[in-house]
Amino acid sequence: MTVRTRFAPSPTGYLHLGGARTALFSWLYARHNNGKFVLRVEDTDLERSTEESTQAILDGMQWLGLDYDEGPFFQSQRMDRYKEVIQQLLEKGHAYKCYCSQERLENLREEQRIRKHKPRYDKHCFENPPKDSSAPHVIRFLNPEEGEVTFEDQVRGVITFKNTELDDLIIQRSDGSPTYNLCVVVDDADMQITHVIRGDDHINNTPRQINILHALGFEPPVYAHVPMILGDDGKRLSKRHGAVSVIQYHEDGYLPEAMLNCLVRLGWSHGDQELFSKEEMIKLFTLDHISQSAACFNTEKLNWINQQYLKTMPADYITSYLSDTFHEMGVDYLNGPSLIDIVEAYRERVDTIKEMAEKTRCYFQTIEHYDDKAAGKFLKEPVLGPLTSMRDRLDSLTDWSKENLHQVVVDVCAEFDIKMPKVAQPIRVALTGNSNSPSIDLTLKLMGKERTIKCLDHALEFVRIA
RNA sequence: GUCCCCAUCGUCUAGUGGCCUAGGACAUCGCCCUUUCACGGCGAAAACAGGGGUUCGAGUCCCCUUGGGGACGCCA
Repeated sequence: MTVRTRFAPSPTGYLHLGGARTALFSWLYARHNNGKFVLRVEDTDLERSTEESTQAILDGMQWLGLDYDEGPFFQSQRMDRYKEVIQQLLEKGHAYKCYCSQERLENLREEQRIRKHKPRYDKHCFENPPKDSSAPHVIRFLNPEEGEVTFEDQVRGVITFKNTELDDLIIQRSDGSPTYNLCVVVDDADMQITHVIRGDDHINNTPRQINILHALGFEPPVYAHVPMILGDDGKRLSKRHGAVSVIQYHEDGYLPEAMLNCLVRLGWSHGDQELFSKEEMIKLFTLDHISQSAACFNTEKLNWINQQYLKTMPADYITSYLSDTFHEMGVDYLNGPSLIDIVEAYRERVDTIKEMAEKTRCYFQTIEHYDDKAAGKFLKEPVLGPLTSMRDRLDSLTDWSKENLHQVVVDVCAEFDIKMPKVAQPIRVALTGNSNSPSIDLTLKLMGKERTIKCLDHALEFVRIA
């Protein structure tokens, strides 16, 4: 039997880290087993579902490279099928109409809460079926009263619920629309899903779904409930955590490969290994090394992973991201050194593409102002001599090679009898605006003669005025 | 309140009864490398929530306590 997994988001928001991780696990499991990965959009709640959200989820998955073999299916387009199943349930006595008002239900819950009981429907309409069947009503699933439901969760082990804990849940609203638990069951069965991998907030739904499945004569799939992901602060993911959407990480300059790597290590491990290519993940991923407890997302670790990828991926691949970023920033990146050279010079010095772009825009644009601390330390009067000498020597340099540039720096050091940093640091500030950059000869090389002279003149002017 | 789930360094985790004096990674701190910043190398500090069992032996199995999370919707 081929493995079939699914990712079933509801389009009521963006694809956040938790959703992305769940999608990744489902995708990996399908790919590892040469199975199929199905995408299903659970949009039965028409009030809250939006097309923007659907698109955002699709975009997020595309960015991460989580491709699906079937779908996207939309539950909103399968209404006839759900109605058919509900009718079937009704006819077989597995469901009944309930005419209770929402007010009665609320009072009932309130009362049960006061008596410190678990709020449950009291089967009023099952025990006292009203005569008038044309009045507004919902349809409830008749849950078994006795016995228990047991399933073997692939990550949690055996989980058992007593049927007395479950109540007769609504499967069709008074407006005739089906509800979540019913749709999930019908879809998973129709789509022949063999493994349901989802967040552990669904553990409580599982016994209800299994009961409906049995009433319908279907075999339950295998379940695997993965723990949730918490924010950096250990709290539940929410809007407060800056990056709610995985796409935000794209905008912040992270590579999809790094994001995937970071997500897969949240709740899954393979010994001590930290870095996994997509192919390795697929090869190694199984359900039996998923952890059972929630994990905090750690931005610093993501930064490190991202840098590992920046360091090792082909330069031209990184270049394409860098050019996109420059484009968005309005930087004319064709007017300066080649981006490949920029990437090679900076890939070990930054965590993200965005940071790389910010640190290297000075090679393409005149810098607006110097970093206060750096200028205060290095653009002071004593550097006038060396800097002026540097400027004049460079001005007469015809072959702008790294070797020649190095020699010029060495010569200036000798002329004033000072150490390398004494001349290199002021030049760094003059060229890049702050005191960190690649080796000074490489920095000069990248900057080019024309821009370098301009920068040095500007810096000399700055020192004289200050 | 009821039910369900969870519990190893600050964080992600290894650990499937003896290999654990508890390993790795991020972050932190120190040293080395060095033309600044990084990268890299070396090193330090840092955890089995508590209590009972079971066992020759428990981080690992069982129970209780504590703590955390989730569910209890005509949301998904």
